Amino acid sequence: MNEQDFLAGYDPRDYPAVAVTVDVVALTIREGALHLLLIRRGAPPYAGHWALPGGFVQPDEDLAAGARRELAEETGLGGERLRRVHLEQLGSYGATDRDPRMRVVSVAHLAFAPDLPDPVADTDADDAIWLPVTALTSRQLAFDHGRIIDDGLERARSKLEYTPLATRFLAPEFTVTELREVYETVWGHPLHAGNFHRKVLSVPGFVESTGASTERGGARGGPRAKLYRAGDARLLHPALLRPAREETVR
Amino acid sequence: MNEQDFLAGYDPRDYPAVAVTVDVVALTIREGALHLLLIRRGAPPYAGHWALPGGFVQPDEDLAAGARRELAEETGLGGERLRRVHLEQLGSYGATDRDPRMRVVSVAHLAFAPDLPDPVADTDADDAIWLPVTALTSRQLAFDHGRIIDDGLERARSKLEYTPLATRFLAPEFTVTELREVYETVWGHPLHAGNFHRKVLSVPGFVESTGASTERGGARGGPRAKLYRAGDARLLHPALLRPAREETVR
DNA sequence: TAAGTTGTTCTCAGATTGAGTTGTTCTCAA
DNA sequence: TTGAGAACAACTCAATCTGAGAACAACTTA
Repeated sequence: MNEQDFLAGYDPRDYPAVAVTVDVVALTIREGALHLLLIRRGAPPYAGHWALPGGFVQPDEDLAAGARRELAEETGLGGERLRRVHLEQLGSYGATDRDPRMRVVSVAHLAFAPDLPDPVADTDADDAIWLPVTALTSRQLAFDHGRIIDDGLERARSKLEYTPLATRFLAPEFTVTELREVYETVWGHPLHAGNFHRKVLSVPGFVESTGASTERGGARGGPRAKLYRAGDARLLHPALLRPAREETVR
Repeated sequence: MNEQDFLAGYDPRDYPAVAVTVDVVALTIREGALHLLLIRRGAPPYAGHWALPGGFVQPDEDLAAGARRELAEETGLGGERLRRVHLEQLGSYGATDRDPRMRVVSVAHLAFAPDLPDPVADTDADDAIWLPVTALTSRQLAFDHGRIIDDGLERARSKLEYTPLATRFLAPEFTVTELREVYETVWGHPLHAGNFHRKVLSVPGFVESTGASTERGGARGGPRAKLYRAGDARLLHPALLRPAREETVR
């Protein structure tokens, strides 16, 4: 059956039985390490494994709304705090055998959040927790969530290059050093502080000065840093390219 | 209901009724213009409008397989020719009201094809046709397909920057000038021939020489051009950046 | 007060880019 | 057969961007 037939009118019971869920790869930075929001599964299949927060798309909500709702439910976040979280669609996963019980197509989303309080085991009985991404092996993950997380991480790394979304990991006001640490954490590379500083200030619309400075210098000394907020650019021109992986060598 | 509940076991009739389709934004270049594969709708809703080729995901196929099947059905393509077409997932569209009759989530895909013969009105009665993308207004398009096409075009333009996928619009062997014309057509900008030549040959793995040259010079004169085939790079390092839109100049 | 740390700015060599030029090989038409 | 125009490929050169390091002042803790 093709779309033409489908659209020409049909019995609603006529189409193949597929369930649609949304899953969320929610990232944040805690103590200098990239963390991921996960839920411990209690029941089979994959009991005891970690899974992404997610669930059915409701009849009255679109995909993005479903993802935002799932995120709100698991983090206990709402209002302004939730609105500051960046959320975008990552991709859909629909392998026929990805759920042992029935055909499920999951629309995965990717979220960038500033450091948030620990999720409270709230309305639901599942315990959600922020886990460092380095602490994960794909054997500990339910379904194809290991693959989804890998895709999300790669997307996140790439998005930092050509969008100003790194600021979404930070509070509304931040220093250039804090911004650099976001890049270093997500990319897993140290960056040259001076060059990074020059670049960030030279890309139009990336950050704008608040005029203020931090109250104190760094924990181990140094001058007070100037404060910035996110600018109005949606795209970085020119981009901040990550160091090429050395594939040319050997 | 969240995923936890869902996965804990449930009645298959329990989940919200959603249909999943795949749609394909198939692009090719004909006579120096970017063309798009579209199908003329015969029946309401949107009778007489253009729609993307697409249809239900079948129980035994994953999303990419469904998209490739739809593409094959509408182009009459198969075997090696079909395998050379680049196909990737574009994104999912699930607004609650995007189909007036029921909830449909469509997983859109993006395809890059070399110039193909005109589709034959084949197994199905719908007439598929390659249309220049410039000849479209979104009023002539069914559902949210105008939006999907816009997203596909933007993705295509951006993919040419950092991947070697421009070669997928060409025959297995091509000249640097043909490759440049792909970029010019998709980006809608003339490019500096000399600089483009230098850049393409300097990016590792983008193209490799076949050693051969074209049989004849250009239609209006000029020497025979050297022939190249696609190299083994999956990503271009450094990228071929498109000229910045002049937003600074306003 | 001394020693160490850090934010910010500067310098400078090397690479990359944009724009134009040159030389040569080819087609077409007179 | 030849002249005119076209276009591939290689080149030059100035402007810009990048990577790496250094300088220096403003802060911290001991």
